[in-house]
Amino acid sequence: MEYDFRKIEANWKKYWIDQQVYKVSNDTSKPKCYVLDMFPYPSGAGLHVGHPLGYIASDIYARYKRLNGYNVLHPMGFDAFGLPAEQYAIETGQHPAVTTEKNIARYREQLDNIGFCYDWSREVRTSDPKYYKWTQWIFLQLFHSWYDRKENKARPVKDLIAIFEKEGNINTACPGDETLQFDSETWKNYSEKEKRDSLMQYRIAYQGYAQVWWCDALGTVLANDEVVNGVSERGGHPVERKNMRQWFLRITEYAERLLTSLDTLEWSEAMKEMQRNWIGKSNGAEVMFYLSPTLSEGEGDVIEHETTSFPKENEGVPGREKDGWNTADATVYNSIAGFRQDLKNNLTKAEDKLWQELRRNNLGVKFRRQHIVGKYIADFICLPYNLIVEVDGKIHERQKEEDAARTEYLEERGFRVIRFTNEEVLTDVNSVVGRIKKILSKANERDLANALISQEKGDNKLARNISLSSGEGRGEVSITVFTTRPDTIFGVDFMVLAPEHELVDDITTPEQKKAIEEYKTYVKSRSERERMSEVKQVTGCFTGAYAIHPLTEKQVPIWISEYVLAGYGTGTIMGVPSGDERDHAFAKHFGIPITNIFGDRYTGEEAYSAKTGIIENSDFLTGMSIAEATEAAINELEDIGAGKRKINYKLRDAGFSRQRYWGEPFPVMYVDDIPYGIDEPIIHNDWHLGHLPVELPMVEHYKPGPEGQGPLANIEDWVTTEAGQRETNTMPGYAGSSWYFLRYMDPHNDNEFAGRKATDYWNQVDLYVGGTEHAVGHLLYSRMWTKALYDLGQIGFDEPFKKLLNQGMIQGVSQYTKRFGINFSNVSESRTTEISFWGEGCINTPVIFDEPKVIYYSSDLNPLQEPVKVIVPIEFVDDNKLDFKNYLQNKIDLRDAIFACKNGFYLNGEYYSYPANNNEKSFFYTTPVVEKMSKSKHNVVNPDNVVRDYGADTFRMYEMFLGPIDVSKPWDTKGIEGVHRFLKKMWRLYADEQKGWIVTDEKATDAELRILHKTIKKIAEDIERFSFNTSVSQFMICVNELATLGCHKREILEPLAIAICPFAPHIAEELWHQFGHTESVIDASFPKYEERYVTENSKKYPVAVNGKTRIEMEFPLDAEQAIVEQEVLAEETIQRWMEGKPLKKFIYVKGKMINVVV
RNA sequence: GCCUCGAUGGCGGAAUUGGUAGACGCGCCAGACUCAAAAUCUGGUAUUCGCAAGGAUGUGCAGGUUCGAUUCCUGUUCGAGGCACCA
Repeated sequence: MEYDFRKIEANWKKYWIDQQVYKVSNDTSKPKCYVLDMFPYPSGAGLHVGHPLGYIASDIYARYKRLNGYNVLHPMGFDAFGLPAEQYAIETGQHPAVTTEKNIARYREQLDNIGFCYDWSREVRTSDPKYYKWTQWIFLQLFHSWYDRKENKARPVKDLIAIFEKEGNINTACPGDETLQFDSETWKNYSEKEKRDSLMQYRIAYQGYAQVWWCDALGTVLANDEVVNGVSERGGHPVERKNMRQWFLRITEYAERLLTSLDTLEWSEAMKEMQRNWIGKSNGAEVMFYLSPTLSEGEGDVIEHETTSFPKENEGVPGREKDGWNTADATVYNSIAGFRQDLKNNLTKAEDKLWQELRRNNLGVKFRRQHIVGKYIADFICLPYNLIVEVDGKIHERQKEEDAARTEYLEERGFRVIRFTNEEVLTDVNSVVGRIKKILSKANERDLANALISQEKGDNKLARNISLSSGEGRGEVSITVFTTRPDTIFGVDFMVLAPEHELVDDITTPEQKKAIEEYKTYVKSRSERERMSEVKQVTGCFTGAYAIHPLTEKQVPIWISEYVLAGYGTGTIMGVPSGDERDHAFAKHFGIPITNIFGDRYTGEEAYSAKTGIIENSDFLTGMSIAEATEAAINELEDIGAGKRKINYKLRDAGFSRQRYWGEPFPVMYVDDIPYGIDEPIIHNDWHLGHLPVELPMVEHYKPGPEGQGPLANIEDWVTTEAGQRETNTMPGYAGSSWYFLRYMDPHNDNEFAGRKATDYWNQVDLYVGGTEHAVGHLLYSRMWTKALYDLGQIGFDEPFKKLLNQGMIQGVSQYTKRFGINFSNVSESRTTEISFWGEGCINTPVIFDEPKVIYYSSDLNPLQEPVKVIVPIEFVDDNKLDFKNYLQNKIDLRDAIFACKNGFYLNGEYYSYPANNNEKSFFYTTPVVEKMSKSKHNVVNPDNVVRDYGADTFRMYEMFLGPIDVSKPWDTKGIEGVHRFLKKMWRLYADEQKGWIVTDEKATDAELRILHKTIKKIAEDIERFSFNTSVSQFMICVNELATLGCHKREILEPLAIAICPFAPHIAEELWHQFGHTESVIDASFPKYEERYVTENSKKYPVAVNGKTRIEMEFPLDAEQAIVEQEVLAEETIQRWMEGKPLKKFIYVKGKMINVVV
């Protein structure tokens, strides 16, 4: 009776299916345990040995929990929508549904081969209409929801409409557009389009704009993956960033909750840290930099260096010319209009105080506030007297000269400007009003005459006639930056806008327009990754505009550069070269003078970016620590109204549209270009279009639609319906995977995404197993969906995955060799080939061939010329030696190639010695390289072959034995022998080849019980802490010891069979039934650990002198220090090592060790 | 570039809380059984000095804390995963 694993495994696999052993019920009194694997994308390549690693781990855990009395949900399914299937369809014309079905069947077969305890009756596939019906339904819930920041949860949009009808959005800040403000009247008067547009700014699933990779040649949008080295992967066409209307999920509203509830999860710290960093909460300040007024010649920082910089060849764009400029640009008017309303609604304290004094003809004359003059906005203006009153921060104290020049300029045009600081207004408003009155009373004839004319002609005309130069009447157009280092505010030497920033065109001077446009074109070709990573090459372009530093009044040049991204913060940074490395490189490159605010710690060579030390050269911040200075700077900026404290998140809203075919269609239609959910009355009342799912229609081809739309846009009669136009985008890969764990709980429910009873019972996933590559994508999105569903009352928990186990990768070992091509110089003009080689201990022996040859070099040779690396498929290599017989059979064209080795060479598989070398035959070696297992590297090991040769049980245990589950490690099929031998050895404890079943009912000895219970304890502990490799070791130790003891006793072997069931279920099932049981072993109970069999009462202590272990001495476990000390010091070896020196300290750690310090 | 993780014999790895570094397995060497081979079994196997007893060195590299560091701290090198449209 030998261990016939093939028969045993086939037999029990059938039994499990026939008996439905792994079917899980939702109705049970048992405690539940939900063990889930991240579901696979069924690729055409099938599973390789790396894939099942996590599945085996979760299977062990699931079986272990079931043996411990839990009702265990352990399902599997397929993430079946995705780009590769569509790509394959484009190439071969096969429908993705067909290839996906085929791939799934293959995956299923491979998975079944390994003996997992999945309940396949619960399988889900994201591409199944019965499944994506509910993906679409959840999308609609998100579309019909907004995030209430006060209650901190998602709520139905109908609640929001009720609020708007009552009070407008005064108390409900708009997440999509902070400037959006309306009262209830305005709301009621809005058109349908205006209402829907406003609501869109609140919805959790909403439409906005995002940049995508656009490939003109292919006429399609490309995924990041499809863009390689700045060109399309297919065809190598140029690509550029293009702004497109897209669906988004407003995950940013969940940022704080996603962050704080991480603390409730049992995930690895590394994983949580990655999510924290992704969310990227930072405390800092928003600082406003006002645009500078006109610079006359010589004003401001003179830029002596280049003003634009592209990588390499694009140098030499003309620089800024140094005379005055005038941006009488219509776009500025538009910018102002919005600001004006803003300013009116957000008067500073000082402005408000003064306004109370000036309003309602209090001074006997009418004042207007936030009035547009020329292109700019005056705080207060008295038109009859042509008097402008400005209230600003104390910055004006430091800018008297400029103000004087400006006053003169205005006076020439009939205006008088009077300025007050916030402080003046706030502390003594009466004196301010007094001064205004005085000026009014002194108004001369000319003023009055002008005023009268103005009034006749009307305000508008006045505003047009009196044209101020760009930038004057400052306090109007400002640029807001977010900074985490407000303490470095005095070190600001320049500002950088993202090239996409909306103000760039407005502020660029005519002279710089061309350079800026060219630079923006360049940036369009750059990926965000490239823009962030390239640190050596500084690029950028000067806009010609300047901003005014809010505290120093210094003119700060405004640049654009690719290293500032539009989506981060405000898309603008303040450049502090002495404190930030990138800013430093930027300033150095463009010759921008650097202000040192760190004293000696800034050397001029490198930025001082450490967050310790004292701030210097910074006005009132000088001498403060960074923390103090940060506080003081924010306080000051808030006081003068130039900034405010701000929490910023790096997290961005999640793009949710793909211009693709193979994904979930959106349950959305456009009526008059307004998007509606198909569950809304306007769509379904008159028509029969309100039903989910919106099925993915068949298409004739997978080519893109017009203007970058997805293939669905080509199906005219699908897109156009009685009610409206269908959305032609599809959902991204993560749509289906964001909630699939809920569907497993109730997979056949046609009325709900999952019944509440089921979701309440199964609740959170107790153990979720998957790779770290999902750290921030899938795991963050499914957390958000869970929270949204929880907020809307659909489920009773707001975190999906309680415990997370990350599995590492199993890498492949690729084999490479080195080759010289025919065109190399070692082919002489007489068309001969000369082999010369240089290797350790070799003689350089030229061999001449009468025709050109391709030459391959064994890895122990070092050819002089740089050879080409060539992959050799691993099936042709054994122990790093090339197997010529097989290799040449498959590579017929290489039969004429030379394979040079140390002492000779191979030609068509035949070995020839070099004339001068009479040494023994040498091998042709390849070079092993550990890297990702993939088809393209020809290093894939198929689990089917391993299972065929060694059995599923061996395969499972070997995968676990390779090393810790969470670490990447290379696969080596050779090592599997050891595990296989172990199973055979264990089998021999139970059965003998000749004698058959040899288990006896004899009483077990203490030694046998000790090793059994030690093993039970270790296995249980190891499974709980997911240390499966050490479990396998312990089984080996146990079996080795039992074999040595000659143990064949049921008392020992029956529990052992149960204990190994999670790891090797087939052999466990076979042994269990051999014992006479008729139920499956999975319904047995995991053996109970009994301490009494294991306890020992003495220990061999390592005894060290000065930390170096010298001998071992045995003491009872409860030995007192005094006795131990006495005995140890009396020991001869210890005496010798003490060398007669006096005892300094005696360290005795009970149960651990003893150390004698002299 | 940024974030996260990792590095221990020829190889995969063990050492769970700072307490005998190298468990267990592979490979290799030697032996038993056999006509022989396979299978199985036994012993050895970090490096180095030594016949041995025994000693010295040793956990990527450089420092530090400690009676004691693979484990904690600082710096550094190399490798892996992620960086928002691969899944």
